[in-house]
Amino acid sequence: MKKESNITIHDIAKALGISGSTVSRALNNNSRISDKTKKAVRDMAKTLGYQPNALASNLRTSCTNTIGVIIPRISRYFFSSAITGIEEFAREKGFNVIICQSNDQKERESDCVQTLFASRVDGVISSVALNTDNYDHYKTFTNKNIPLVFFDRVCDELETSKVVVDDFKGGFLAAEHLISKGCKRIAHISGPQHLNLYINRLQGYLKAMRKHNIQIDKDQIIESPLNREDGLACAKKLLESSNPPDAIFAANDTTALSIILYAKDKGIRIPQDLAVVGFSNEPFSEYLSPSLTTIEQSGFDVGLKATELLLDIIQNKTGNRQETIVLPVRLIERESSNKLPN
Amino acid sequence: MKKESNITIHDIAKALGISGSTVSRALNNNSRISDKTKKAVRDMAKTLGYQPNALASNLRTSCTNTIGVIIPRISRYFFSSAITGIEEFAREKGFNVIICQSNDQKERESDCVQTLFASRVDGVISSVALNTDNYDHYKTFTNKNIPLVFFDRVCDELETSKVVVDDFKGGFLAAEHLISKGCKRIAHISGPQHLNLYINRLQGYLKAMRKHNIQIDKDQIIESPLNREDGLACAKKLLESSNPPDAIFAANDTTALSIILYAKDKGIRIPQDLAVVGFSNEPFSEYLSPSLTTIEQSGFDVGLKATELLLDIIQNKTGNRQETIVLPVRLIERESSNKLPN
DNA sequence: CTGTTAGCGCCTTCAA
DNA sequence: TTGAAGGCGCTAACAG
Repeated sequence: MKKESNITIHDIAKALGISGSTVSRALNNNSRISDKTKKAVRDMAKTLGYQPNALASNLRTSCTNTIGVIIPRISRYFFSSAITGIEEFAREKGFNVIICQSNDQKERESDCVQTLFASRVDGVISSVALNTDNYDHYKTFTNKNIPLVFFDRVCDELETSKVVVDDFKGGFLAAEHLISKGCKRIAHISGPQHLNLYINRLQGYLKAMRKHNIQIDKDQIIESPLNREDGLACAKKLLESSNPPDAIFAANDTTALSIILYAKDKGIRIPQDLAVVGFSNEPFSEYLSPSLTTIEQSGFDVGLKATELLLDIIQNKTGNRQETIVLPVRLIERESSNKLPN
Repeated sequence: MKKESNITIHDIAKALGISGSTVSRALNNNSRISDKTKKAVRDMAKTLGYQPNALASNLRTSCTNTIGVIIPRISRYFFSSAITGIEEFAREKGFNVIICQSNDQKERESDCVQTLFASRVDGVISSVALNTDNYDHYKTFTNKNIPLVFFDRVCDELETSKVVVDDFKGGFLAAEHLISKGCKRIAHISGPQHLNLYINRLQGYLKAMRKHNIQIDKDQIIESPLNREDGLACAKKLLESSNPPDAIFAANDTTALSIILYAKDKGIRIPQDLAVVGFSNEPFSEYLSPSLTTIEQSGFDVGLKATELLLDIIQNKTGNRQETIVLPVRLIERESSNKLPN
């Protein structure tokens, strides 16, 4: 369906008796155009209801003014709020955003890369799928010099910029919080160890344990795919063992919730709070468990920062393509946190 | 940042000793090109690693192959799953998607309209903000013949296609479910009455009440903005009255949760289940309240259907621009639904 | 400071 | 069934 013709810069030019290039330059705020002309052009553009045709401009400049985003799933709050941050910043700078979901599967992540590449995006922001263990597909971008920024779940193999939250500190705070409550036997359910994210949370936990001279029991540290099923399995294993932990620090929200659910279902009391990283933004968290202590990280901030970094690279404001930005985390202790999680 | 030059149809043409137009037609599967030539062109395209330049094509055809989406907030599960459905269908058909969030505010909704219009989208899918009470800003699209499809929260003033779920039946099922549990005094917290969605749920409720000869008490029907604060206020009003209801049917998830939270906090027993519409997809619902009965509606299906409809209109497969599609709902009764909601 | 000219890559008449 | 030519709207040299 073809649309009716629109006003172009030439219509403005004709109306003003000047040339198209002058109009173009005026509209782009080129320094070589007099202020008087600029004003005249802008006024005329407004009265004629001119809408710039990005398509033509993009074709000419071979920039799409579009960035691509690859995330595991948009339905997770952390990622949807990251999208909000990305969209907001990008739109303000005149960029559009294409979103692709990997569903946490490497295969689909590859498809996303192809899709975005074919769309000729000017740059890409990505958070890798849980089971992505090699990053060759991303070379489609790096080979063609398309800027790439990772966030949250980052890739160290590729030389790109990254935006992460302070997972080490998050792990540390979570563990120390439990220790301060008097817990000695603190289990940690960690995530896939090829992701820095989970390595760092684990290291933070270990540091807190060591700092307070608490013996670390390797049986209390479990590597999990962090899904619901495995969360329930971990809960069963830990809570029904002959020597159950005082507290559990789960490395993500799904796992923490699975544990709470399991415990509730079986009528098992968890003596202290569960700590969980990366969950406090979840809008239902206080419904879920008013006593759950969480580590706050803002998806919005992460998305915003990643976009800022990416656009800087795209616009060549910075030559440095390997910056790593670490955003702060904060422990959120809910009221009545001595109650049984419910 | 300009990118290095790419392979064009002329490179293919040169390699094959034919003209650019033939290549273009072959690639677009034009019927006037012999199968042999088509195959040769496709093969050569593959060997040369040709990537079509959508920009140029779009400029020429003045179609952007992009659709715009306006939703209240992406972080709500219903909408993020709708987005997933929209993206999936659109991408498969070669369309890109631009997402704009209104934050449930009419002002921002207007901005979204402008943004999408400036992006020259080929069509728009929208679910209106809660406080949108007039639809003039949407005329930006209809005036220019840009196809528009509403979903879930639809607008009746404008002559457009719509995709909704069967809210009437949802309301009916919810109320009848509570009646079947022996409840007589069933409160209903309804939403803004300028939205069909909530009118229909209310009507369904009323029909069920009448069918079972249950007296309708107007004090038990409350119109609410359906946010958390008002949910708590409604809970207080209903549950602490001298004659509290047997059960409450809340018209959305947030309100139902607020009520559960309030009741739990105050130690008030709600004699029967709470019914809630439009919530069963929420991934945490079973954590929140294993005994909550919900009305299932699939955001994914709604998004998919809306996109299908929109693309049909864009591609002129159908002249009918006022179709209304009603998708089915289903009541989901959780196990142990006689327990106190917790 | 402004105008002229020549494309960006593709599609689409028109002619063969 | 194919080719030639022109132009979508804009920008970026190159000239003034």
